[in-house]
Amino acid sequence: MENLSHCIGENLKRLRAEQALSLDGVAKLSGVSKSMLGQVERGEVSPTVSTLWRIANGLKVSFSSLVKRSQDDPEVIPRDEVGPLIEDGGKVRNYPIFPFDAERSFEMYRVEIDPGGYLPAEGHNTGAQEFITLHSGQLAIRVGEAEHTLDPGDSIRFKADVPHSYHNPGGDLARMSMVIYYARSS
Amino acid sequence: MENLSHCIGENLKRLRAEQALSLDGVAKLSGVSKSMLGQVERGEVSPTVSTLWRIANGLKVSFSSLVKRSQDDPEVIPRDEVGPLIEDGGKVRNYPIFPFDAERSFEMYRVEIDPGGYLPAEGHNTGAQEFITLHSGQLAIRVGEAEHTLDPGDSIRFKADVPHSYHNPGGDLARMSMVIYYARSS
DNA sequence: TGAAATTGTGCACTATAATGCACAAAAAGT
DNA sequence: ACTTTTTGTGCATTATAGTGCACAATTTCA
Repeated sequence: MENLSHCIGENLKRLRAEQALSLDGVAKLSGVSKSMLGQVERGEVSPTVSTLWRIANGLKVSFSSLVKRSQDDPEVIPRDEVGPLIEDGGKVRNYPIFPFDAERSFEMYRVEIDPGGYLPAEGHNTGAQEFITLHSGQLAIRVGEAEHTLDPGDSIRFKADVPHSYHNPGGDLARMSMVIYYARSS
Repeated sequence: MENLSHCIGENLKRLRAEQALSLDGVAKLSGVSKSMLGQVERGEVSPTVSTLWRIANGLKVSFSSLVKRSQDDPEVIPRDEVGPLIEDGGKVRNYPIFPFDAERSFEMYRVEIDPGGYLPAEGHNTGAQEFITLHSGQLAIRVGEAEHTLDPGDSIRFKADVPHSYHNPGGDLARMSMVIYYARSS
């Protein structure tokens, strides 16, 4: 279940089927147009919370039942299905594989840094930690004052609640996995 | 906590305060513009689920923590704060006082019908029931084939999963409270 | 098997969510 | 007290959610 919109679409389609309703039927019950309902089901749009609320009311289901992601287990995320966040003019590409989830309270990225690429980062929440494994290329990580250099296969864990930065000093593409963990708050 | 947008605004404002962040800070963390965040906090807009999701990620909180309504208890809904759904060209005014909530699984309306006003209704979900108390005026309710006439102070309960209708045959305004209960599904 | 109703999709148009910049008020630093 | 930074709001513009109608495919019923 890739993105939220697509997930909502699946939920709506399922809930509608359970009540054996047509798009037209749901439209009359909820006051949301048939076209919009179709687009939501296909995951083509990101509905506003107000329309989502009207749909939930029309179907007499909870708001969260439309938003909740089915916890498929195991869950496979194909490489091509996740687009990168571009940094440093394209030299740094950040692929969010498992985005933040309040349940598990960490997020996982796949990061690529071209030779010479540089990415500074502000400190995260207090207590946050990062776990990085470098798979290929070279990586220099600065945390506060200290700098650490990683070779392929090396890993690092550090407290990420202070400013830090990533830099590829080598001549090859640097590829790594990064996990950011957020300390559970009150 | 009147409507959903206003409710989300309160949640965001509170969560932002807990982390001692400025609008600008949340904007940087979430990728949502400062202006939009301000409008969301003030309840001026109904954000899309995607922006709400980005905000939740930026703050590292769950999606539902932004949507959840604080269960104030007791909860007072002033008369003027709830606008009517207009039917039969204005002769029937339907005020949703306590909208549907999956938790309690019923909803409550205050309904006014002018003399001669008529409102047909399709059957609701199977197992649904209606509970009506007439406070003033006259009310004739047709359920399936049978018709029932109510005088001020009378109440009625009936299975509402079949087509039914409301009619004011008298010369005075008919005022009533209506509760619709939906049988809990699997 | 044809007519009539019902289903979901496509498209032009409208309403509004979302952005970026500028501004005024408050807070912090000198 | 004056400057400098940070705070939140207002406004013009852009992007997109949302609507209504029409269409094609399917289903229903005579």
